Amino acid sequence: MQSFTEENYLKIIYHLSENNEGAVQTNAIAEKMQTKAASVTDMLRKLSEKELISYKKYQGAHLTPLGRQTAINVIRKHRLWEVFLVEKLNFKWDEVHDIAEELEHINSPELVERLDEYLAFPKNDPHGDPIPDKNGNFDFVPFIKLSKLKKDDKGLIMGVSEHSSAFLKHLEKLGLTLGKSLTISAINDFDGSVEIIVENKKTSVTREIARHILIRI
Amino acid sequence: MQSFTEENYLKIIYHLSENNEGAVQTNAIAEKMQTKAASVTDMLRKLSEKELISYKKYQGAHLTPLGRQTAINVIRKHRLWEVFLVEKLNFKWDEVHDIAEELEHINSPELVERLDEYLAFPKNDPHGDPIPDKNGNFDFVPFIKLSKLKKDDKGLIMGVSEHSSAFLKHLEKLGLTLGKSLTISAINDFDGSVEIIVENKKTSVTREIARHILIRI
DNA sequence: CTAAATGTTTAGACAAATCTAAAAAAATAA
DNA sequence: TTATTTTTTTAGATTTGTCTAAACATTTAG
Repeated sequence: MQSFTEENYLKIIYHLSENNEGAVQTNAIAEKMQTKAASVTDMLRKLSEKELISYKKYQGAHLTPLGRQTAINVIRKHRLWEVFLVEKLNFKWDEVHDIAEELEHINSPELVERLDEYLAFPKNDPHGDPIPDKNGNFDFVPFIKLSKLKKDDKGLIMGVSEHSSAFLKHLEKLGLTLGKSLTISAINDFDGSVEIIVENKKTSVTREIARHILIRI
Repeated sequence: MQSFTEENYLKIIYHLSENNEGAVQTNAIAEKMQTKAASVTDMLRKLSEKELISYKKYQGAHLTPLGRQTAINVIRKHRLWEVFLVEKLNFKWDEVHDIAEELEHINSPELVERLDEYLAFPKNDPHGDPIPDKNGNFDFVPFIKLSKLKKDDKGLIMGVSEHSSAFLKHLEKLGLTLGKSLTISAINDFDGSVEIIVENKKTSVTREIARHILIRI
């Protein structure tokens, strides 16, 4: 079994390799782990010895199938616990991330399966992220970033790619929550900010925020 | 905030001082923590520096009010999670201890309060142990050990003082579960074993087992 | 009340995860 | 392509919780 720290490294390597396909760099991991590159190097060597990643000096890291499986299991637990916190304990979507960061390391396969069943096998967490099934398979639904839409495009808010409380509270205030349908009324050439109509109300988000809102057309 | 290890030490010191009132001895802690006396000495010094216990060399340990508070909070979480596992996820009473040992260290006061509310503020865990409220107060219900009863005494099973799966499964098989009422039909002078009638069926337990069954007359 | 047994602490060491400072490799730019 | 910058690794140290072996303190028994 892995330590919490090892699991966190694997999770971060997984997320970093989701976007850009190549090897995951030491510095990128260091930034996400809020630690120093030197510490990352030590850990990469250790994870490599345990055959959870493949790693060659100066070449960055790749998850092995075993490492990938481990990472996905942690992500599965994280997202299931988030659903539990929101659906059963009435937390808001901006309050659950940190608690789930702790709960994701609880090590009991039986608990995870029963929790999944208790929650009626949810497909997505409160931020729209897909929850892998017990075999690690995602039910992938394609989406595009709000920042890619053009004027007059319509879409449905499917998820967010940023989980900070500040960001989520902001969206909530603007009425931009999961499942809402929206129309792009204008795009500001100057700064890329996006004008949106949601439930007949006009609102506006910066380009940076638009990049973190995921849409199904 | 304390580490998991520190919390476990505090919890064990609390339990050991529940029974015998005096100072808690190094060796006793070592046995419960499955570690060596030398390690315990190191930890006692550390807990003492943090003012969670009072400790003088060769004199054993006492919890300070702060240490006691911390221990009770861990116990509160442990027992609430056990209720959750049994009531909501349909685990059996002999399956929940180890999982709760992990969950008890999740650090979110808000989570504990919401869980408590979700479970309708239970007063006892699945083994009959009282759950302290958020201020650390126990709703104490007096009980006596089954091993103290005499022939023809009647009582209600209120709890157990041993949480191992093997022990609980054994009780289950004999029909000796929480809330059952029983009558002592005989006590064997030779080995102290106790003959019991539960739901019109006669059964028998050893003295050692009887010591761990808690009864309200 | 001394001697033996029991209980506890000290000394020194180790593994995990981290750090700083400095060296080395790779990437980028002139 | 050489020089500069960026990235990564190494070396050596620190903290936490643990260990063994040996010393020391306390309790118990004769």
